Order: sequence, then C-alpha cells, then structure tokens
Amino acid sequence: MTTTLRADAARNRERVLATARAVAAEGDLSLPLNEIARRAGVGVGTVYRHFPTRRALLEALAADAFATLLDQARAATRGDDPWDGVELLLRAFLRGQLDDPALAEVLSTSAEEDAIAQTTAGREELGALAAIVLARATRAGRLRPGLTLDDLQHLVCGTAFAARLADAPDRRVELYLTVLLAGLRAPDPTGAARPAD
Amino acid sequence: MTTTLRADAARNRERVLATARAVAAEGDLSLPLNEIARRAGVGVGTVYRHFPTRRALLEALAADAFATLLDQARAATRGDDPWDGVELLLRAFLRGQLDDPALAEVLSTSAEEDAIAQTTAGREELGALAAIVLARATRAGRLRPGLTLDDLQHLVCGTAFAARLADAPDRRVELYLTVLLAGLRAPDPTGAARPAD
Amino acid sequence: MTTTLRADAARNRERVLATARAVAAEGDLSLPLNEIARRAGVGVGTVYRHFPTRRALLEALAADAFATLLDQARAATRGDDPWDGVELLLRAFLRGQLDDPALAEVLSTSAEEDAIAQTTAGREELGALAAIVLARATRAGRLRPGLTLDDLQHLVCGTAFAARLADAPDRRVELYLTVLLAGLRAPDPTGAARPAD
Amino acid sequence: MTTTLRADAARNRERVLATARAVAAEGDLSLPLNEIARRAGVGVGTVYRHFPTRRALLEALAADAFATLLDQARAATRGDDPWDGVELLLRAFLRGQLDDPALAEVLSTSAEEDAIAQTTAGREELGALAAIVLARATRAGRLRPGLTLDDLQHLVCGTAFAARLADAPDRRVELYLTVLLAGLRAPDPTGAARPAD
DNA sequence: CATGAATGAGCTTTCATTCAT
DNA sequence: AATGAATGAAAGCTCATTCAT
Repeated sequence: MTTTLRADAARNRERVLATARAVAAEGDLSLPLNEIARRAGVGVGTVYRHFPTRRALLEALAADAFATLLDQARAATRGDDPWDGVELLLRAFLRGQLDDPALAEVLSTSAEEDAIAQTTAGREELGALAAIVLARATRAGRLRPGLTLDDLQHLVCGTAFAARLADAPDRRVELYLTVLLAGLRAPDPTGAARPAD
Repeated sequence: MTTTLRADAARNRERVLATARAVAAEGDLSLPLNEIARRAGVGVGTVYRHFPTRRALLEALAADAFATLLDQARAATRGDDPWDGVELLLRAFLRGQLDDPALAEVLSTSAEEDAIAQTTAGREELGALAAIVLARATRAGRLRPGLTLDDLQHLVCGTAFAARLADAPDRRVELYLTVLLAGLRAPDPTGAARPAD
Repeated sequence: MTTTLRADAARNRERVLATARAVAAEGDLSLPLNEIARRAGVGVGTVYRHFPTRRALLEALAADAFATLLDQARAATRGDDPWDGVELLLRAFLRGQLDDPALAEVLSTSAEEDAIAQTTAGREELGALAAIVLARATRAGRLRPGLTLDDLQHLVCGTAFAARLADAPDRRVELYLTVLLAGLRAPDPTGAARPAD
Repeated sequence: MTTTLRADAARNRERVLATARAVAAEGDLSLPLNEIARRAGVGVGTVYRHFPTRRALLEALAADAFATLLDQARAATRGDDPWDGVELLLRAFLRGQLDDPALAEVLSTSAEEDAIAQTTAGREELGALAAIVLARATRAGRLRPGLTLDDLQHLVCGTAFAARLADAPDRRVELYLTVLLAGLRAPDPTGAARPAD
C-alpha cells in the first residue's frame, strides 16, 4: 500500500539517493548517513525517515539495477536454447553487479539481511527465474552435475568480484564470463581426448 | 636488517598476533587495534609499535599462510604435467584463502597497499612461480588463450569469494575449483561436438 | 470562551488524550509528542494544535483526576469533624496522585508552570478548600502549629512520592497516610508520658 | 584492586566530577556526558573512560555525600536512646539528600540500577545500620508497628522530595522531619483522648 | 620499550518544533 | 484544520591514533 510520496518528499528522497549514488561511485560503500545528509543538503532526520538504516539505503540504491536484472532474467527464461538462457542470465548477473556496486553487495548477502520487503521479493523472483533456467539446462544435460542454484549465485558473485579486481573490469568481464560458462558446462561425456581431466 | 627482538618484545608481538588471529577467526577482519590490545593484555602503544597500521597486522597475520602457499606454488612448478601444475597452484591458492581470511584479503589487494616488504617480496615470488606454471600450460596449449597472470589471480580470488558465500565453504571448494579449472582449460580445438558454444 | 470544537477536531483531541493516557500508564511521562501522534493515528501538527506544549497535554491528562480531587476536597470541607476533613482531604490528594501520575506531576509543580488557565483555577480552588480544612483543624487545635498550606501540599506530594517508591504502592498508601496524619496532628499538649519528644 | 590513578588521569577525573557537580548544581541532573566533557575541557572519550554511563557519574558524584551519610548512620547506632538513633538517622538521610541531589537520586532508586559496586556496598551497609536502629526502636516499642526498613527509606526520600518542593528547603527540613518523626513514633497505647483517630 | 590515558572525529539516533501541502 | 515531511540540535557511543608517563 505504497501511497504516492508528497512532491517535496519525493524530491528529497531522490536527492539523497543521488548523493548516495555519487558517494558509492567514489568507491565508498559504507554510506555514512550523516555525511550523505550533509552533501545532499538535507537534515539527517530526512535521510533517516526515508532510509532507517544503511542497508535500507543500499537496497534502494540497488533497486533500479535489480529491476533491470529481473527483466533480463525473465528474458533468459524465454529463449529456445537452454544454454543461451544460462548465458543470458549469467551475463545479466555479472553486468548488473559491475554497473552497480550496491547491487553487488545486495546479491552477495542473504535475504536475512534485507531491510526492504521489495528486495526479498526480488530475490525470490530472481531465484525462481534462475531455477527455471537451471532446470532447463540441467534437463538438456548441458549443465555440470552437482551444481545447485546457490552455487550458481555464489560463482557469479565471485566472478563479479574477480572482475572488480581488474584494472579495467569492463574489458575483462566477457572473458571471465566465458571462463565461468565453460566451467559450468557439462563436461564432454565422450571425452576421449583428455580422459584424465 | 631485522634486528633480533628483545625477548619480551617478541613475546608481546606473538601475543598480539595470536589474539588478532583469534579475533579474525571470529569473523571480524576489521581488527580493531584497541580491542586486540585489550584482549592480548598489552597496551595499545605496544600494538602500534609492532604493527603501525591495521594493514601491517593483517600482513603479519597472513605471513604463515603466505609462506605455505609459496611452498605449494614451488611444488606446482616442479611436476611433469603442465596442467597438474595449474591445478596444484590454484588449489593451493584457494585453500590458502579459505583457511586464512587474512591471506584472502592480502591476495585481493595490490602491492601498492603492502605495508611490509616481505609481503611484496612474497607477492613477487608467487607471481614468478605462477608465471612459470602459466607459461608451461600455455606452451602445452592447455590454457585458454587470452588469460594473463592477473586474470588467474583475480579468478582464483573470485572463486574463494564464491566459496565463502556458501554455508559450508569447505564442502564447496572442490566443486568450485573444478568449475574454475574447466573454465580455464583451453577449449577443444576440434570442437565438432558442440559447434554453437 | 471555549468555542465548541468541530466534531472531528473533538474526536482527534480525545484520541490524542487517550493515547497519551495509555503512554503515561506505561510509565513514560515524558510524553513524546511525535510518538503519541503516531500511535494516535493523527499528524504531529494536530497534536500541537490541541496541545501546544508537553505541559498543556500533561494538564489536560490530569484534568479529570483533578476534578475528582476537587470534588473530594469540597466534601472534605463539609463534614462535622475538623480532623476528618484533614484526613479526607489528604487521602484524596494521595489517591489522586497514585491513580494518575499526570496529576502527581501537576501538583508537584507551581502555578507558574501552568499552561492552561483551568489548571491554575483548579489549583486556586483547591488551595481555598484546603485553606478551609486547614483553618478548621487549626482552630480546633488539632493541627501541628507552624504548618502552612504549602507545607501540607509538599508533604502530601512527598508521601505520594514515597508510595511510588514501594513495590506495591497501593498496599502501602494507607500506612503512609497514617504516618503523615499522625505527624501532622498537634502533639498532645498534656504530654506527660514522653516529654522530651 | 583499584590501582592508584595516574596523576593526569586523576586530575581529569576530578575535573569531570567538578564540572558534573556544577552542572548538577544548576539543577540539571540529566548529566549529558558530551556537554560535561566540553565544559570540563576534556575529550568525550575521557569522560566515557572514567564514567561509562550517566549513572556511573551520578554515583561518583554522590559518593562523598554517601560516605558522610554512612558515618552519621554509624553514629546513630551508637547512642543510648533508641529514639535518638532514629532521629539522628533520619536527619542524616534528609540532610544528605538536600545537600546533594545526586545522593537523593541514588537513594530513590534500587540497587539494580547501580553501576558501581561501591554504591551497592554502601547501600547494603546503610541498610544494615538502619536495620539496627530500627530494631532497637522497635524493641523499645517506640516505632509504629508495621513499618519495614523499606518503608522508612521511602518515607525519608518522600520527605526530602517534599522539602525540595519548598521555596526554601533548608528552612523547612526540620519541621518536615519533626512531622515525619511524629508520624513514625508508636501511637500512645493509653490513647483515651482521641479514640477515633 | 611498554603503557594506557587522552583525544576528537565521526557516526547513529531521537525528538521537539516548524511549515509546506 | 489536519497532515506529516523536514529540520537540526542534542545526545550517545566507538575507535583509530597520539603522547605523556
């Protein structure tokens, strides 16, 4: 029952979010609320009204990127080829995290930390979509056996972490994604070439 | 260069390290120096004398695990099979990080952050050893083209990160390592089986 | 003088008072206006319109108990026995304060603090009634010499304070009241028994 | 095992206490630690080191007056006349609270609130001494039956409260004390004169 | 060298009060 | 009138770091 925000409240909320985004972009994800209030030119109280905790602000920051990710995840369930789905999904996951460090942090923590129901809801939908993609790939025998939904999630977060370690993450993502996908793919059962591997 | 410490100084140093290790083991890597001093039963000043910064303490904490890793990296350069070398190296990397969170943090940062020369030296030796392993695997055509030494480093740190996200990291490492290795391996050049991938 | 309130305004006023009473009953007499507004389901502004200060709200809260006390004080002036009047008056004072902490606070402060004319008026009437009771008891030689109206007021507030310190105030009031009355009573002039006291 | 404070530490502690005393004397017993630090010219941290909570500071403030009270309570157990003991004890109680508002607050709260062991210890010794005085007076049939140690404590705190309500507490204490003592004294058993009271 | 007291910046949090809607 | 968002002053508290002893 989210009633529409009053005009000025919405304006302030946006201002705080924008400031927080700027602060986060500078590499500081600790999001000190009073500092943000100062830079946004609003009272501390205002920040606390909109975002009672650092985590609530973090999730609000990540919300857009999360929505985009969900869109792409939905798309990933719709293609014909099961493996394409996996690839689309993981690329979306990866890009989302690189484009928005807040999303990276949200995805790297569990639902128990969630401050906002919307986040948990998104998390659940994302899980459901990923489960579909996973199931199709598994059924098609394309996915390495033994991998759970959680494993996928962890590995894609790890890959985002890896990319962030690079000097130019953007120029490394595709390669790292390729590595990840190759690693996830079911090993060649006929494997005559390299039996010992 | 390293003058031998007075007996009591050495004892204090060890006490601080042990306490820090205990604190880190409890999951708190922020290493609050005051708290550590208190728990170690020494003055804060003593902690600062031995470890001027949090980072210096972190590297001291990681030193043992780092040495072990170097040993294993040396071993990895000595085997017959180029790919075995890669596997040994990455497994050592991974285990080292899981067994010692301090090492994980050290390996996930760059030499510029180093507070202690020994760390940088270790880093360089590790790089040299990894370069050997990498070169052999590359020469044997076993490694996916385009991967640099840094990429390996990032990916293995990312994999450690992924494992730490799991509820029971230790039960997931081998699987994640398998995924990583499979992803790093050069793709089958004859690739008749799955043309579209 | 008091213009009749619009129906909704009156409803809001009552709602705020009821909430404040509930909050006070929970033992928190600080009456945080924001909190009360929230719990009453009205805006803070509404609370401020009806009760410009915390004190105004406090006095409004105490008003009923104050009126009851006035009734009993009037009755105390009407009996035959002068001492009965004192007893009735003080018991009413005491009970009123224990039953309503807001009244206790109002009675323990002076008219200068009053935010509402009605409170000051009540205070004055109460003073006049008590003066009557006091005068009759004094004239009958039943009251310890030297006690002023203010002294009575202070002592009865102090006795209420004493009762509130007890674990079960209600089970201690009568005893404490007995002590107070015995203390206020004029000492036996024939006092042959214990001359030195 | 209170080791002697370092000279500068002791100086600071005293400075904080003095400032707190000044603040309390101005009538503000809320003892805001920040404000006190500022006025004392020391860092907040210093205040917190010496007095972790407002309550700890309050008890430290009250300590001297508490010690004096204990001295007088000891004296009250030593006299010949049981009733003199009661009088000495209650006068000491009363004067202590009026002279030091911090002591008044400490005595009006229970041991559960105590932040400092010394306070609880003092409280216990005071209780023991009062028990002696009470027992002697009771045995001598001088004390009104039914009164417990706690009742005495509550009533004397209430009387201090009453005195504080007066414009010139110091000029009212003796009278209020007389009232209290008269109230506590066992009623005349031969009481033929005023049967109904 | 060791100690630990002192410092003070920085963050969180709460509320009374104002004021735009 | 009513609403409730915004404000910002006050505290509270924690810690990294310095420095007198």
